Amino acid sequence: MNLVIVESPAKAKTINKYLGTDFKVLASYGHVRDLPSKNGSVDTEHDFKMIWEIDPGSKKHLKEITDYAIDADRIILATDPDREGEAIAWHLKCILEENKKIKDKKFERVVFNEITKKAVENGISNPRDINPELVNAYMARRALDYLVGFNISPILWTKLPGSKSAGRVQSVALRLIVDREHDIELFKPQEYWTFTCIFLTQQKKELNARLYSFKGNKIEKFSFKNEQEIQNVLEQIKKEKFNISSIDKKPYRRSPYAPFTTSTMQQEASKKLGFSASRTMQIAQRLYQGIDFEGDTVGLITYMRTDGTNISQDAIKECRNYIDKEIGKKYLPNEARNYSGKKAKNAQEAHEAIRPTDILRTPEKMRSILDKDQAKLYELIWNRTLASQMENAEYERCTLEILNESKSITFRATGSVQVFDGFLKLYQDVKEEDEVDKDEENDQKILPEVKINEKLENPKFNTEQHFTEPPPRFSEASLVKKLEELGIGRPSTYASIISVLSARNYVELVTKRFIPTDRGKLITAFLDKLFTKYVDYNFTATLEDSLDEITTGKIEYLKVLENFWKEFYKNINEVKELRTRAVLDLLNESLGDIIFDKDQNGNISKKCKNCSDGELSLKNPINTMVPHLAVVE
DNA sequence: CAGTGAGCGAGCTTCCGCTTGACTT
Repeated sequence: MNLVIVESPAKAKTINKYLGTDFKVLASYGHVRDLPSKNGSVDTEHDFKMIWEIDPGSKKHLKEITDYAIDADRIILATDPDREGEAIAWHLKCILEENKKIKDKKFERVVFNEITKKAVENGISNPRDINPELVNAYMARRALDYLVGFNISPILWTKLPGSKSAGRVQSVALRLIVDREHDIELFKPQEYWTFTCIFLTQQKKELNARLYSFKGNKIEKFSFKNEQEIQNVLEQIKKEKFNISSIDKKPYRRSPYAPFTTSTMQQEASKKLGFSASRTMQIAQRLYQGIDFEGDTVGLITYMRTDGTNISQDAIKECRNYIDKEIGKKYLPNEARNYSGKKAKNAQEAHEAIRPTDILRTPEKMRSILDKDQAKLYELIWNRTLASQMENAEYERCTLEILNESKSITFRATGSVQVFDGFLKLYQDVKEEDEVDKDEENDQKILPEVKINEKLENPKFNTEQHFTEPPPRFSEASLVKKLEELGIGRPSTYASIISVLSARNYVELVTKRFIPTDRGKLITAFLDKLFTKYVDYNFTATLEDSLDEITTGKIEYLKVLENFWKEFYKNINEVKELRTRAVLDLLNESLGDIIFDKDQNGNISKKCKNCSDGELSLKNPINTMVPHLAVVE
């Protein structure tokens, strides 16, 4: 008998089917041991030696694995093909080798790049050893996260009492939200004016155009900053006569989106279905684990925690067949589309994109066995997957140029017409309110038929006042998108990052937008001032570069940790020595309008610089945080 | 004498990433 160990039990079940009765496939259920949540788990004095502790919940899984391993001919570690997967394989090997009956057995490391019969059999017949560089990169990542979190958090407890935690990921996520709020507070709306005109064509049809250039100057967003400026121009244009000077028609096309990753699925489920990130993940988990169906439990989708955008060749073939037969030949591109080149920052691509396990299980067929929300998410995934293999959508964009007689004034009208819907037949865009592009809105209309040199009559000029708008607060979807862009967090953690920030009372979700609490602002100001390097948006990306160097053998992992610790340790001690007064002064520099002060009695209060009588400008009353602050020192 | 309350001190909190399943609504 051969023992195969993977991470997920649902995957174990599938692989067992592929491999037959000579193999027993068991799941580790993720990581099996970790650093204990207490001081001293990483010994910075002695080569960052780490203490590992078996998770209580993992004991029974490890017991089963051990029992089978004792009798196994081959022990195959088939955890995920990424850094954490390699680490789990290494942990398992260490734990199993502690057993005398297993100690001398050979361990084989195997990876599957997709879960199909062929890929699994191929993996099993190409075993290798555990990659020590990859495990070392994990060690560095793990130790650094522990050291950052378990050193900064206690400083917050004493310097900003009532604050709970800081960390490489959560503190930067918080900072994004706080910085955005700061931008909104400082935002000054800017006035600008737009100049448009409705002409009448010879066939008495209305033609909407906008002023494009005036006496050699191209008109841009801020060309007219006030009414006076635009009135001057209006006076000069009023008496002019206009005709069509050029007609330009150009085709353009749009390609479909890549199939879902965790991040894009969370974003789209939020926009289209209104699901929170955690709800999306819960539902996807059910679809992945399988629903009772035709007397069997079948997983309906592939693994839902992934940063990969490629899908298996078999699945592509099925999609192309389906498009050809059910949707129409003209929707099938000549070549299969390949998305493996479009890699997100720090993506590990250990799994395929999220797709239906069988494209023939259409949303219609599945509806009867799924609940409402499951059916909605399944349909979204099914459509996105199929659309990703469909033909481009095609448009024709028409641009009309309109000139006065002396050719010194140009208007332009643009319109675009969809010639072929292509992938949009299955999958359309929904934009969040802050993503809507106003120019694009203007662009969607169909233009009336005109001829070159045609005279335009009866112009109705229209000047309109506008103000620029502040940047929007982050939603769950836009925060996840931003985190992914910065390479911060992983598919398995996006949803939990959001819940940590809320649980710690650092942010509030109001009408689906994140607003930082006073505490959140205070913590960010504190970290930004005193731990600048570690809450930099690029800290994780820089760390990942070092981890890559460990993986490729260019640098020792201990060297990376030493370099980090030398500087960080100094930083920690400097901050510990700061008195409350110094901390308050520093914070006031970066908190904008809100200042913290201490009176003769040592009470700390919160005031607004620009309000008379120190009146508070904040919506929240002086809350628990400020009295707590008073006990510092 | 019994019951109340001010004041003090001790002990606790925490990271990220990989899994699911047991909770509640």
